[in-house]
Amino acid sequence: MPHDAPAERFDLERFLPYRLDSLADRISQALARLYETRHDLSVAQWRVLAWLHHREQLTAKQIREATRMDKARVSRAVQALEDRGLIHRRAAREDQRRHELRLSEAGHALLAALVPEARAWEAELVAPLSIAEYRQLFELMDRLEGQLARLES
Amino acid sequence: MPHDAPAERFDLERFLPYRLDSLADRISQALARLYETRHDLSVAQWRVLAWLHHREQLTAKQIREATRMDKARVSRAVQALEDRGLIHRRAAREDQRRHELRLSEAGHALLAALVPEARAWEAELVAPLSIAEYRQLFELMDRLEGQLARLES
DNA sequence: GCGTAATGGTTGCATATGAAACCAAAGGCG
DNA sequence: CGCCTTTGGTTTCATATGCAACCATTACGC
Repeated sequence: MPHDAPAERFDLERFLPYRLDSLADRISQALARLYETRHDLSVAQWRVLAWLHHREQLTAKQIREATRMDKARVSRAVQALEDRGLIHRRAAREDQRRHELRLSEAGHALLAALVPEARAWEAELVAPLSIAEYRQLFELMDRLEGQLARLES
Repeated sequence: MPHDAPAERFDLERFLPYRLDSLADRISQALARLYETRHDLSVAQWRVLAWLHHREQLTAKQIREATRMDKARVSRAVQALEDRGLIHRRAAREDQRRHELRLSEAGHALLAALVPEARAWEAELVAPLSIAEYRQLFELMDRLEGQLARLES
């Protein structure tokens, strides 16, 4: 028998990074189908819209920071949304480099439909968790993000 | 003021799919840097190796099922690993379509180095969680996966 | 104020990925 | 047995994405 037993076997299923990634992937894809097929939105586009819905007015940079998406990805999403008339973009008075983004009327209307859909979908997903467990999950994720930030610095 | 207040504001940060995805992404990327820069492995390749380490012998299909990766992605990862001599591939006796995959000596050697690294990295990440919390996290993920499976069918 | 550096954003390019077409081997089924 | 279907796996093609180069504007040093 070859020397194939490095002490302890390694189970990917119990390896947090893998497990988390595969769960997130599955969820993200399932949800993506929802906005892609029903509203022709990519994930990046949906994120931009959701942030604008939440924060009213933002620049591309702020969105980039909030979502940790690549500059280019944000830029393309913004462009597509503007082309579709879902957002308005206008150069900032004080700094012509920055562009202030906000939802258009059409954008607001779309979100008025989309947000409840997304919420309902999430509710179904987390149905098997109690409120306390749901909160705990977020709490744990918060802690992991904190640690991640620490490790990265 | 435009009709911009659809009852309740929507906070992406507290939307599970988004939150989970962005956390998983960050973790996955950080870890990916580890095997990419130190061992020149892609995530897909790492997963194939890890599964072979865990299960000894598998076909591409089994890996695909286990990891839920695309056929093509698995195929390419396998090919790259074979080219590098990290795995052996051989047609199955009873069914020439299937190819049985197993780690080569070099593959075992690589994993002997890689697995402890991965474990150590994970340990650092979850350092702020207690054992109980760590278990609970997996438990919650298990439940969510179960629900996901139910929703998809 | 003017030349250089920094910054917000866009574009070009190389790569990764998923869907679908495809290929070869096995399984029905007449 | 032949035909048609199914299945494991590969390849092709279109698209998405990240990085880096780039452009325009603002900030800084002198």
